[in-house]
Amino acid sequence: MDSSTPQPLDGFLPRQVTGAQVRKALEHDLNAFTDPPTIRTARCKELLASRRELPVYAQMDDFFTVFNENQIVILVGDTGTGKTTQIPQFVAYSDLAHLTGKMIACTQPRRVAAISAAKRVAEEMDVQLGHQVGYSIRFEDMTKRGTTFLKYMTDGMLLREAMDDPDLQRYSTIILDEAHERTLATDILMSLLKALTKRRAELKIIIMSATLDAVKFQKFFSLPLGTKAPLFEVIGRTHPVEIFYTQDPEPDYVEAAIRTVLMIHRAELPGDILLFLTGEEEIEVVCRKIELEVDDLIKQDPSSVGPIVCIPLYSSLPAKQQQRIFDPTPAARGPDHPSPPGRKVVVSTNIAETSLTIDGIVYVVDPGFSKQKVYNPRIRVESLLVSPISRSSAQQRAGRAGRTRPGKCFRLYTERDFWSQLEEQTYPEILRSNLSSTVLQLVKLGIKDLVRFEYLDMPAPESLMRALELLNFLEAIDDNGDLTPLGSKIAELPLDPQLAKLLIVSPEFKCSNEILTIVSMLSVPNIWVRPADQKNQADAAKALFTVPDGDHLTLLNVYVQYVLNKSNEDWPRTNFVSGRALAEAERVRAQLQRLMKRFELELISMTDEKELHQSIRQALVCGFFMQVAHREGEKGCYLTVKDNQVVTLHPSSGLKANPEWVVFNEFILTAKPYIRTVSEVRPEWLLELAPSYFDLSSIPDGETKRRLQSVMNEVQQSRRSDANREASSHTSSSTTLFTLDDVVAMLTQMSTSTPASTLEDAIERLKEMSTR
DNA sequence: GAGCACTGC
Repeated sequence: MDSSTPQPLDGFLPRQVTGAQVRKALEHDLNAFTDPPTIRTARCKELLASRRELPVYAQMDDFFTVFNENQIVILVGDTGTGKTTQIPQFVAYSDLAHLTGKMIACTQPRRVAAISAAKRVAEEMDVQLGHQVGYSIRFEDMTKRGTTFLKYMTDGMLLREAMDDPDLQRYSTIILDEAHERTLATDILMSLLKALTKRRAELKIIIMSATLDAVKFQKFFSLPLGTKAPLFEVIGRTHPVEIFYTQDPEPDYVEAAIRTVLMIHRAELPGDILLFLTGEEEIEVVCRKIELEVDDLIKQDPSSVGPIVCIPLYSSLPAKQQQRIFDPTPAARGPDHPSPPGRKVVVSTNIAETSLTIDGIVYVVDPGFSKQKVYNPRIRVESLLVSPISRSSAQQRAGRAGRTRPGKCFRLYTERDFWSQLEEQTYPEILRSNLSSTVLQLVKLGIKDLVRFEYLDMPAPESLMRALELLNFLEAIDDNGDLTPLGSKIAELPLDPQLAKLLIVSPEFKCSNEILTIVSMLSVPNIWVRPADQKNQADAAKALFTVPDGDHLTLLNVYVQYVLNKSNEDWPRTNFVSGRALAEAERVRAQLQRLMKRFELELISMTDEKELHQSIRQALVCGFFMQVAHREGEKGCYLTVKDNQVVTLHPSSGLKANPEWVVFNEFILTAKPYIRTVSEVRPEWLLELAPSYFDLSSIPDGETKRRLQSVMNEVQQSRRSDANREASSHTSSSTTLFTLDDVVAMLTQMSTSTPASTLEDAIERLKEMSTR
């Protein structure tokens, strides 16, 4: 560098940078972050002008004061403050990570958010995307080793990186964005980072959140002496949104929603409407009803009612139809039959609350409900329940009306209920989920003491217990709670532990190629498409794929056909399968195939179809032996082994007749308890491949046990007559089913260096919570 | 004889 001309970063000292210095560097003709420094483009200067307008820009001086002096900062600011794009850039000037070989990470809960933030910031910094500024998401690493110093990524991706590098040494500052969403990955990262700040004094953390409830984060990240982490607040500048409540509670929110939309259409000034509902069916029905009602109104009084178009929006809708939300608002009728201007109504699930932004929305109708996942660890079932939203969700929804100009939000509940009935925050995901993957990740990270681990919200002990129990049966962790070599591999695979185990054992069954496909198909969203007006055609199309021995085999069949018909773009549509889900399965499969290679798992196929199908079903037992059911009675009823849940085959199953023993992929609770994606298995396989789980002394008395007992007797008889035959087993025979006491004992054993009193406290709390 | 809110690795 020529020492005579001033360089943009002259006088910058790491972590002692001031706002004045940064502003000067930003005005500089040379770009400080390129090597060698490049002349800034006109586009860059233009973008800088709009960056200066962002609320967060005005608070740059204060930000640096707080950031320089603290290891952890909680930053609160609503959407539209520019925090996601600007704060990481500010940090870049402070960390000077481009000179130290470290990186700044900024996590997002969703892939698209990580990509779009990285794109925007690369443009603002006048660098090529994927060079100095990049992103990293599941199927795409847009970073360059040694060059990238600002990396946007999904929260799950950072969590995965932590498994290889628990101290996250490559980062100088880690920013967790959208922390208020409390995704499982962000929650775990917050716990890990809190512990990490003690090991790495120079690591800085910024927790960015959009809501009222930053105090919880402040307390969580308080120092040992009780000093709270500093709160930095950015005052947003979105347009005002006027909130209206109903005078009385609405008995039927669907009917009230329709009425409100019609009222807006007739009485309010032009502007599009966003209505939040809970699910696909509800949305389709309401769209049709609104359009019919408006047709009626127009017939009655054509001159005072404008045309309306309803656009449904939910995630399983094909991309092309999702794009309709960007269609222009319909124009007024005329000139022969003049009418008021037209209106667009988007009827959407929660997808429009966070994932998709629709410009031009002026009116929001919020009935106050959404479908939320709930987990019942007792019967190990996750289900979706229509539940009241939280106040922070309601605030988020209302905000969607003020993106382009002042708007209005109609809440279909009373103000009193808003304050007294709604929770302040949505229940965090960690309290509503099956934790088997998460617990395994924690064990892999070296966190053995799951009770003393500091969670923002401690999960239900029974959820932890269920997770440990499953992992132990899968032999991912041993009886001491230590990770086994198998468990280490399972943790490395981006799959549910059962699916990972299935994939790992598959070469032993000589069908790993097919299991790889099935596992990929099971880890993407539903591939079957069944439009309301073409149910029969869809069912007929599905019947052509059906393999009578098992739904897992049907999935394999669909994938094989999909690949064979790759050249035909229309194939998914004409066969009533989701092209998007199949493409996703293809990507998952490719990723898993690379991992199999790394683990030296052979890719093996079988030629004899009959043998192949049998091997696949046997392999399934190795991963899913805890999800086996036995036929009970005559009318398609099954009883799950051990849990003794009465379940029925889901009507979507293509299984022929009703086999006596089945393995199922999921247990869902909708109209009835159903088991879905089901394959026939033989009882001998259960006893042979999962002897510890099917240990008869652990199975409650009943028909299931009697049948297993008689199969066992037959097997033993034939064994006695064949002296050479050794009992083979894929799972150790020493494990036993846990009781809660066992798990408490196990957790106790795990925490070796804990003072007795605190641990006892922890266990006491654990017992207390589990008996509630 | 029915349904799948939404993400993420």
